Amino acid sequence: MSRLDRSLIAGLPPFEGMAPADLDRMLAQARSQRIAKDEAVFEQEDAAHAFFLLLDGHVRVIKTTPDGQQVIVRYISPGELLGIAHALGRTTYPASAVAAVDCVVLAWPGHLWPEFAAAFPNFGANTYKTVGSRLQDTQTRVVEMATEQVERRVAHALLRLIDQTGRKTEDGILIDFPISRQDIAEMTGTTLHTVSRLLTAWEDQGLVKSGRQKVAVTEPHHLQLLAEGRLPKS
Amino acid sequence: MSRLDRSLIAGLPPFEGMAPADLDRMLAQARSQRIAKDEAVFEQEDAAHAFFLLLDGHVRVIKTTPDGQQVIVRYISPGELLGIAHALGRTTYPASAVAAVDCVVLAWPGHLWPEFAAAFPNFGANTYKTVGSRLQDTQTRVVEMATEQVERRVAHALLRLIDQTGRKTEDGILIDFPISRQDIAEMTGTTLHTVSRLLTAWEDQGLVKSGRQKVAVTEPHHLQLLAEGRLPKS
DNA sequence: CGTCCATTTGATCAGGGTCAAGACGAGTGG
DNA sequence: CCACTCGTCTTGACCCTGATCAAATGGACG
Repeated sequence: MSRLDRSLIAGLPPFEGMAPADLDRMLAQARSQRIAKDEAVFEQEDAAHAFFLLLDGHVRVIKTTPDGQQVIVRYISPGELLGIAHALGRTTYPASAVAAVDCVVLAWPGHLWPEFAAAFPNFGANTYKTVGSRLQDTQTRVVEMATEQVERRVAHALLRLIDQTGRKTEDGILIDFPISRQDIAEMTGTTLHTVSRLLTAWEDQGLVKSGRQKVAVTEPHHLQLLAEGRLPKS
Repeated sequence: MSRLDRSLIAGLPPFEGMAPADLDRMLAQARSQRIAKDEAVFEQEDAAHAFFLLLDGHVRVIKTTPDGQQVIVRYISPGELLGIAHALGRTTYPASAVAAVDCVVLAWPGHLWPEFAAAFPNFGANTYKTVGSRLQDTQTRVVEMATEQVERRVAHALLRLIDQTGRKTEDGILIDFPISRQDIAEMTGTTLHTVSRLLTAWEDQGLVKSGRQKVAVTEPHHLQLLAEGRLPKS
């Protein structure tokens, strides 16, 4: 097994402010792992045996209800932590994480969490900051779900995605991984049918360009207006 | 100004595992404050000049959208922290907090947060645990909003409230502070009209007893079934 | 070339929001 | 003590958003 180089993680937000020697010490305990598209990094309800850093790819975090409905909690981008149940005082994962594309992650045994938090206070603080901002995001989402109707919610979801993972192309800003109508529906609490209708309507207005598992936003500003609900309904 | 006694906070979850001397040291920096019903503890968007512990009463945490719609994020019970924006790396409050009844809080200047977290690691850890469990709760709420229809959401909301603040009375388990139909609507993303209709329907079935700014659940188990959606629709 | 998904699109319909009006109570001031 | 007012709650009527049901189309891939 090859040694993991410090440059893999130096400069990533979770490790900000850490001494190089400490990075090495953390890496010495990590295992790098490849996750094929559509494979799970971890599963809801499983014992939280590890926590992860996404090095490359994109991961969908999904909650499944007792009756089988799914909700996409968030997408994880490279450089972000996931599966940090231990940091929340949990012993079990509250959601599943599935690779949206082929991914590479670093995995640390979960029982190391307390040691790490104590030995590398910056790492601990960075993690808690992450948890805090995820709480913010999630509360914002509750407000959206409670007050906005579907069109605005879907617009907001797309804007967040291009903000988080957008890549400039000739078609506009493309969401950088395969995403289906169903996925967008599961992010916004609607159905794939409604998402499909919205996207075709927006495509007719020249706001987006979309295809099979692919969405690009050509007029982000216009979409923003729509998301904020201050737009004359043509 | 009278000295604050250690017994005020000893035994409360945020201070678990702290040495008595440290409790005293924290209390020496605290100011106790009375908040009248309907007064704000702090306001959304204001600079986070302090963080608080609720000693007595009940506080509503509210987010207001740009167009004036309100969403109740959570209710705070005695012994819980609130306004911990600093712990999340924020300099401004993300929501407002309003006293649902006359309240007593302890307030600490916000700039003390980093000192406290460093000097009293148990306090820091307890706080982060709180943040973590609030993240859990909020995500659960997103799932509910995305997958359940109004009746089940309202049922869930009532169950959480009686669980958190229920007091046994002859009418059943009473929510221990004045709560209007409008409030329940703002917790569940619906309208006071729909809440009213649901409550009268449930009252007819003998599940709840409600009045002006008052709700008591007489058949929690039945309501639970309803919340979980496995109930023959009469 | 055939199969499997993702997507589109139409038709229907109901949950629950909106609009409107009143009833009920609690507190206030005369 | 009573009349009045204001805020909460109830209830009916209507209608719209978006879910559901159904079917067809179109790529992608083996």
